[in-house]
Amino acid sequence: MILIPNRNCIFKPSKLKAKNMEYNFREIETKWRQFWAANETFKTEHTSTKPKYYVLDMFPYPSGAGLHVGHPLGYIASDIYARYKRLQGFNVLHPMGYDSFGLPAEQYAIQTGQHPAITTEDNIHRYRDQLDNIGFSFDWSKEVRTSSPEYYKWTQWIFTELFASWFNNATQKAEPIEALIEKFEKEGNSTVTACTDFEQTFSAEQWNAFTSIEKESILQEYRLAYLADSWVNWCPALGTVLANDEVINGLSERGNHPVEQKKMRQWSLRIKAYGERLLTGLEELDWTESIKEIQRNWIGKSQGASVEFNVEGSSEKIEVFTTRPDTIFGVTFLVLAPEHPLVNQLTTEDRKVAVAAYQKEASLKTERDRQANVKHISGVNIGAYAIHPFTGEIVELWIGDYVLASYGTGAVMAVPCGDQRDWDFARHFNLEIKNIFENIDISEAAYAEKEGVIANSGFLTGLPIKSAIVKAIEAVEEKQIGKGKTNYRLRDAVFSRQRYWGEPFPVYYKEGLPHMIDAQHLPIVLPEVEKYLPTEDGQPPLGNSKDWAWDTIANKVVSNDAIDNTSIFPLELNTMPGWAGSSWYFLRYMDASNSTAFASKEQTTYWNSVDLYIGGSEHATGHLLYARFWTKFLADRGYLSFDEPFKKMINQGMILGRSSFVYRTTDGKQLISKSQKENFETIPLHVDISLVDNDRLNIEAFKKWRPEYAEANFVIEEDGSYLCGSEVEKMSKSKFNVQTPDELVEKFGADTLRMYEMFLGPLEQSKPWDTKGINGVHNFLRKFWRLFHQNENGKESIFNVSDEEPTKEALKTLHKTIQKISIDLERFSFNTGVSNFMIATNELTEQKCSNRAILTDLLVLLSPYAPHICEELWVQLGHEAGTLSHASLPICNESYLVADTFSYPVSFNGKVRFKVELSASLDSKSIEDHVMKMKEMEKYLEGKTPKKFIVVPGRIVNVVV
RNA sequence: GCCCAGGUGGCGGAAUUGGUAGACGCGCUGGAUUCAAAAUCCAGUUCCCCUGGAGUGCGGGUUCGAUUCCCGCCCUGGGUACCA
Repeated sequence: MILIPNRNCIFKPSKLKAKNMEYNFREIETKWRQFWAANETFKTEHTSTKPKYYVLDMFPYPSGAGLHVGHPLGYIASDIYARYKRLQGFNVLHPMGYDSFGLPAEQYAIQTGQHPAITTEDNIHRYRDQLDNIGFSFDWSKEVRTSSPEYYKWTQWIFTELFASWFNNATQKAEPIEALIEKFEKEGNSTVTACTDFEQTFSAEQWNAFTSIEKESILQEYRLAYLADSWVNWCPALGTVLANDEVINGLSERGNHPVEQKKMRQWSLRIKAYGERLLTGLEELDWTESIKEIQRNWIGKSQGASVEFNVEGSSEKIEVFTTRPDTIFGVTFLVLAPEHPLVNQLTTEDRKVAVAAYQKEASLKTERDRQANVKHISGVNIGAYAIHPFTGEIVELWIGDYVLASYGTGAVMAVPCGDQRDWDFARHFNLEIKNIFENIDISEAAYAEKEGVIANSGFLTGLPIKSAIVKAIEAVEEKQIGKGKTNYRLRDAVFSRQRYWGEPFPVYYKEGLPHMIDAQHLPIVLPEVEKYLPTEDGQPPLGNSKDWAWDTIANKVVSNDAIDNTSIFPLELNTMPGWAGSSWYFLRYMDASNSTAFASKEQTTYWNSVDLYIGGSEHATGHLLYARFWTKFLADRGYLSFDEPFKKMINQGMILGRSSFVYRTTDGKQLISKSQKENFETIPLHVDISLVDNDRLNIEAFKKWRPEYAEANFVIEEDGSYLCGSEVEKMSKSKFNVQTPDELVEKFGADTLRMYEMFLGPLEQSKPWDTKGINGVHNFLRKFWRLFHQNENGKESIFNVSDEEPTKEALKTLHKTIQKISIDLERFSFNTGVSNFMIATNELTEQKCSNRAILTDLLVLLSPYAPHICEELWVQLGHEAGTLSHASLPICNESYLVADTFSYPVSFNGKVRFKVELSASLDSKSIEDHVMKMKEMEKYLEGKTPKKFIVVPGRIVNVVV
């Protein structure tokens, strides 16, 4: 391949040739990007005799800010891995797409009137350009966008399937709702073990006598997608509900707005049904322990018992959940959540005012207030009494906001001696603290350990705690006042959002009941609206659409004016949450253009679960849980042959930005250099990092950037420069510390950027972005290039490789590198991979090696890291047809690595004193003999005889004196 | 509070099963080349009271030998929380 002469050099012909063969990364990279696109080099074969490998990245939300240097970190790692897998002969699926529904585009639309589809399209183009610039080997023919109707058609379809399913606890599987209806018709619901909160029983006769409305409202209690009045996180500022994982410390994840509790009729998904499988499924996954632990905590399985307490003078019973049934004799009072349904009924007349006041106070508190006041103890006695099921004693009933209505049964049996919160509560209100632990002092704090012996507890007295738990559950079950029970912290996921830019529900309402639109009529396309805000009467934005009704005869969306509630009905106004589309996108990639199914069973069976998933750990309780849930559901219903989506996952660390500051005096007139700032009263101001080089401010550029300081007085350093301060923070536009990959690609090239991002440190570690080392990586690539281009007379560089037999030492360098790179790859240790390439290049440069065989192998080995330069050199080596993307990875021949001699460090009491070069084949005894005769021994033995002589062959010699 | 990850030179970091601590790169210092600069090349660079000694957050322990294993603390980052 002959390069096009550099036009800039036309007038300097003497230098033309030399310049020609320099590492001109701009020309090389542009050329190969075009080559790959034109030849569809990375298009994945659908059928192949090769083994499959699926490498997935978390697809980005295309925001207006574009990619910053943190985004590509994971993408580069996965791209390197995908390229290696291709070289190893795998049929690799390595796709990319966009999570293109979401809040920012909608908020931008509210502010500007710009349709979110247009903003999103623009942003996607920008992202695509940026991604292309880095030279990723994505198969773009499989791109997905969650906001495209061809895609969300299937998101809607999955929702209708969830609606049409229930969870059978007996089989631990989702099953079709028809099977449940059939059971109801024949046997009623008493034999059904389903995941539901519905507790009434009905016979077949009763079922068959129900009206269709009654039937449907019962079925809602079983469906995996159901409408229910539930407590939701309502964010007034965003005007929408949020899922638990979208609320952080009582504030919305997006925008940090306060979130309150509100009861609303919303779609929910019964993820709770999968609690146990989501938990046990973690065991087989190759994920980090920390992310598994986060999911375990989120699912929050706790085992214990439910126990019923009778209420004195009432037929009502209070059910409590406890993990410590063994402490039942320690109960001295019960505490109910203020919202507990029995509170109003049981409260005695004299307590009504106080209870109502407390309830009101509790309801007004936001989640955040409640969390902020954790140490504050409050509660009210409601006047009524419960009866202890074993002692028959009466125990007081209280309400307190430390008991949550939404967890367990909304009521607890208080055991102050065994639970610190109960202890605190008892102390605060002067309630009895009964000690039921043998030889344990509970005068200062509760005893919560599960070690010890129970005392003062009737039939439990004398039992160790662990057996007392078992015995207590038996007793409770025998008395028929409770049973052993497992509780999960995991809540069903609220699936409605009061937003515009999301998937519309394929749902219309007839007589107040939801009906699904048949799959053959999907997608239900998002309607056009005039404005993206809620309607004046508080309906979600889709309420602004004039054409949002479903014609059940024509099977199409029609004008609202046509609604007659006989054949034309109103459509659902909510849209689906952001995580709907991202819960199954990895399946769509397998068969992205399928128009008859979300993906064919043939393709999903071939590709199976993702072999390697790289992405951030911030999705642990959101996306990663929901995606597992949907995968299990689709597997249960027979659409997939596997039920875990991501076999192995690596979580890349966050790249932080390094912000720069100038120090402005409080009067705003002077700007003080860092070392002088202690002498003034100053405020630090973020300054754009492009104006700062090595902490030194470009004062002229700064004046142009901030004209208000053009006249300011700069207090500078002795050397005349202005020194900025710095801090490591999250990258953000407002902190002026965003580094885009584009400028680095422009300055150093994509290959340098790729290798530098990998060289920064271990992939999983968070680290500040710092470009000061990028020269080192760039120089490495130039040095690598020079291996192929001999520098003659110090002036001309021409392509020049030798065809001689490779030397022994060059072979050793090559094969050592092959071995190390493959070990690094298995460990996902990309940073040491880069350094091993540097070592190889340094050694071959030293050896003056320009051997074709050596360099060809090294080139293939390096190509996943730095694909552009390697493609170019590959062609120069004579592979005229181009591309080494599907070449074979060289294999390590260990016979080249065997060394004849080894330089033994000789240490005394563990301290290395000198070295000796010995034959590698010597045995321990010969080594000892040889070392003992050495003249250096005299000095370190100081006339003594060694107590011990340790030889580790091939490692070390240690003399104990 | 509880759970998880981590703490190594001026900096980013390396050290696969306990076996030469500081690979590789940055930065810095000196030198070569150059009219000069860039680039490139060569040498040096953990610290100190320097023929020696200390040293992988701190204090102990096991071992011939510990960044690596054990015990107790400190600090940083992440997760989570009146979850009964």
